[in-house]
Parts: sequence; structure tokens; C-alpha cells
Amino acid sequence: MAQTLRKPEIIGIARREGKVTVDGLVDHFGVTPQTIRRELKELSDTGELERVHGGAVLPSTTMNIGYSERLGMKQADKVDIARKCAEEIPSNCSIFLNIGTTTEAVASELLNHEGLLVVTNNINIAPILATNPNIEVVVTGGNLRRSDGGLIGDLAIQTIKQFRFDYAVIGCSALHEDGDILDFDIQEVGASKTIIQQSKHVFLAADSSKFERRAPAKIANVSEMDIFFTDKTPPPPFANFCKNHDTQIQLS
Amino acid sequence: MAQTLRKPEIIGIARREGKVTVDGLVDHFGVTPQTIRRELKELSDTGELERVHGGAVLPSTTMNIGYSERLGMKQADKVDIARKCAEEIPSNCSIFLNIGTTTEAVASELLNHEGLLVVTNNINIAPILATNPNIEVVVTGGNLRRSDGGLIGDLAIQTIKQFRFDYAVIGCSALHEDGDILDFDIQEVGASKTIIQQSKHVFLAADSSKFERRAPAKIANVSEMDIFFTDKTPPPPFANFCKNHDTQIQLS
DNA sequence: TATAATATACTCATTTATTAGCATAAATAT
DNA sequence: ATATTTATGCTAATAAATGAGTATATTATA
Repeated sequence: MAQTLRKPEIIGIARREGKVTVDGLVDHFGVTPQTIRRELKELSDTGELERVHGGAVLPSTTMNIGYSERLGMKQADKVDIARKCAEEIPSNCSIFLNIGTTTEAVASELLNHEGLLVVTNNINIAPILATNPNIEVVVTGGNLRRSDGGLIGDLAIQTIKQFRFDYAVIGCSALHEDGDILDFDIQEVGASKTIIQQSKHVFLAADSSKFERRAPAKIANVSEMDIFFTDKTPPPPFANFCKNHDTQIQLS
Repeated sequence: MAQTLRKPEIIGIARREGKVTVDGLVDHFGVTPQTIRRELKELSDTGELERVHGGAVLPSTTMNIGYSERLGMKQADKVDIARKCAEEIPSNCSIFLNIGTTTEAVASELLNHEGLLVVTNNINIAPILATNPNIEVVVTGGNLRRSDGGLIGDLAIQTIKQFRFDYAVIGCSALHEDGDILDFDIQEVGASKTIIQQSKHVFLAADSSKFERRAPAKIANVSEMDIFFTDKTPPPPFANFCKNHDTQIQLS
């Protein structure tokens, strides 16, 4: 396979923006669309990007998310949320990133930070952060959850207990109007409890679609969070609940 | 300027910019393109940069390489070694797979087994095995080694100690004629000792090119292995050593 | 559903980069 | 001082990337 000077930069742009467009890359590099298309095709052949009409998006690094969810808006929203979240995190500190595609986006946004120690139970985050040698990456042990690459169970909790974090970024499967943070797996409850206990600042990062989802396991309550990063003003009951419990809402 | 002074600067520029162009370096150093090309070729031969048409980019570590490319990369002999190795492992048992691309090939060959519990400190193995729901996958914790996606250090050892394995498959960076099994990282020593200690049967899987490699850390000795899976008859001193220590050699 | 507007895949000519072999000049060793 | 190694530059042949034209596929719109 041919390698070119442009490919790493295309991937970099995709990581920052969540997506790339053929037109955008044409302007950026000053080459013709067919050249860009050729390279996007090659990047998609190797699995580094995923081709869509008009451009390409980051492959959902999670293992089985539907095509539609990866496209366009959702991913762009996630990148915006992730950027705001990463802005609140300084260099030279310790961070925990847990499961969820939003925390993966946060990982990408942290690539420009320095002197970080990042611990994660999300196996997809490891290759993202591996590109920056200034970030020490620790993966917790655990049983692999196929649906999203999460590492769960007692092994994960054991590892988390051995650290203290300056910041923790929590993702979730669903949000309930009464303030509950939900996951589809009961095993994640113990992990999130431990994370919150070991962390000075706890952030929740979740896009507004999570309010329309259902999930069985309550892993935490938004009152335990310091900041909730999201894309749209949450439903009034949830927003009021946040206000009453000193949880800041940060819109992007 | 002498060549020895130019090379570090080229690498420096590449680290800052992510890439270097032949033309750019020609302007920068005031030499001809062929001089630059020669040096880029040397830097690419030593693995410090990756040559591309028009310049060079930072080498993509195995971590960054796309999934399908990684699969295609596996040479036929590695697959053959892996197949023989997987044939010796029954269904319904517990297995440890450690670092190395050969153990990744073994993982692929295990996909048709059933009722396996696979524990690994190789992060690349998780997505391979995730495709078969009949295999329970456990990832050890540990510090991420960027060069190959290995999880190393005390966290990994802690996890390994909590299991007993029916089979362990060991990979390595290099093999020495006197029977020593070598890795480039001293931290892997503890892990491999623990693996051997916890396992009923220990297999070494390594292609013959490992005899031509050098690595500093002795992680084990082939006398501790039950079977050595490889593609060609090893050098006579090594073969004799195996014979004297009841280590079976299995050629593919 | 039909139609228009984009976007894409494919092939081939053109441009550009690369390799290889040889010549020259500087640095080092004998 | 002379030979030898090493770095560099030149030219021609080779290889690779690019861009243009055209046919096809996809998405948007009436």
C-alpha cells in the first residue's frame, strides 16, 4: 500500500474535527478531488477512516456501533463536547477515562496536552493516546465487553483503587430525567462508584440523545458530578436537578 | 554541515511537524535532493522515519496501523506456526497469550475453538478474539507499551497471579543459541516468570528470524517450555539444548 | 417516482519523484 | 605525500503520484 505525506495529516484532521470532507481536504492540500478520494479510499481500506459520501469519518473504534450513529452530526457533536471537556483539564495531571464513545473523543482532544497520566477501562482509548509519547497510558484489567470495548468486573475495580485521579470523565448509555446516570451493564456500577470515590473532579460527558435512551443499571447520579458536558440544554427536570445539586452544565 | 549533524535535526523537524519533505530539507540545509534522499533512506532503514513519496513521516507504530492491514501483514509462516500451536490447544480450557505478533496470529487461529477463557497482556488480541462470543476475553491491566501494544509492569503481574492457565503461549523479541528467550524490555521478565509459574503447559511461538535478532532482557529459557513452535529447524546448539531439556520442537 | 445535481470509480497521459551508477571533492588513515 | 574512505553531486533510466476525461452511482429535489 502506498503511503503519502498527506495521510497522517488527514487522520489528524479527522481526529480533531470528527470528520473530513473531500472539498475541505482539496482546499487544504491544494490537490484535486480524485487524489483526495484515492487517499480516503486507501485509508478506509486499512480501517483508519471510514468512507462516507462527501468525505470520511473516524471509524467508531467501538466494536459494533451502527453505521448511522457514526455519521455526521452525532460525531461532530461529540467532538464539540469533548473539546469543551478537554479544555477544563490542565496538563500535568492524572485522569481517568471510562467507557463510551464520548470519552474516546475526549481522549483525542487530550492529545495536545502534556505530562498526563491517563488510566482507562476503555480499550479503544489506548491506541488513540499511544500516538502522543508525552502521555503515560495505563489500561485497567478486566473482562472484555464486546459491545463497546469496555473492561469490566472486579479486575477493573482493583486497578482503579490503586490510583488517585485529579479528573475523571464518565460516559454513559442513558440519562434519566430524575438525574440518574445509566449503563446497560450492572457490573459497571462498582467501577463508576470507585472512580468517583478516587477522583477530585468528576465530569460527565454525554450528548443529548442519551435522554432518549433507556438502560437498566444506575451507575451514579448527576449530583455526584462537578460538570455535565453536553450539546443541548437538558430537559427542565434534569436541569433543575443539576442546579439544586451544584452540578454545572457546560453546553458546547 | 556534516551528515551526523543533519540527521538529528531531520528527526527533530519530523517530530515537530509530523512530516518532512525532500524539497523542504533541500532548502533548509542547502544540499541537493539526492543527499537528502540518501539520509531519509538511512533513517528509514533504521526505523527512525518512514519514507513516503516526496518526503518522510513519523513511523506508524503497530498501534496505529489499521486493523485490516495488521491482519494482512501476518506472513504465511507466522500463520502456519500459529495454526500448529492452536491445534495443540483443546476447547474448554484457560489460556494465556502474551506479547508479540505471533501470539496475535495464535489468537486468530483460536477463533474456531469453543468455551475458552483467554487472558492476555497484548491489547491487540482483544479485538481479534472479540469476534467470537464463545471466548471469554480478559485483558490484564498494565502500562501501555507503545511499540507493540503490550501491557507491562506490576499491574499486569497482579492480574496474571489471579489465574491458573491450562496453556500459555509466549512470544518474544529474540532467541539466543544458548536457549535464552529475550525481550527488549526488562519489565517483561516478571510477567513471563509469573505466566510460566501459573501454567500447566507452556508453549513458545517464534519464527526463525528471531535467531538473528538481539534483545537485552532474558525473560525465560527454552528449557522451561514444553513445546517450541517455529518454521525452520533451529541452529544446532539450540536444537540440542531443547533435546537435552525435553522441549519438543514442532515445525510447521 | 422521476429528474437534476453531486459525488465517485476507472483508465490513461502527464508530471514529478526516486533509484542507480559514476565522477568529484573533502576528510582520514597509512 | 599518497592511498583510502566518506560525503556529495550529476545524469539517465525507472517508478510513482497526480490530474483530466468519462461512465457510473448516490443523494437531493420536484
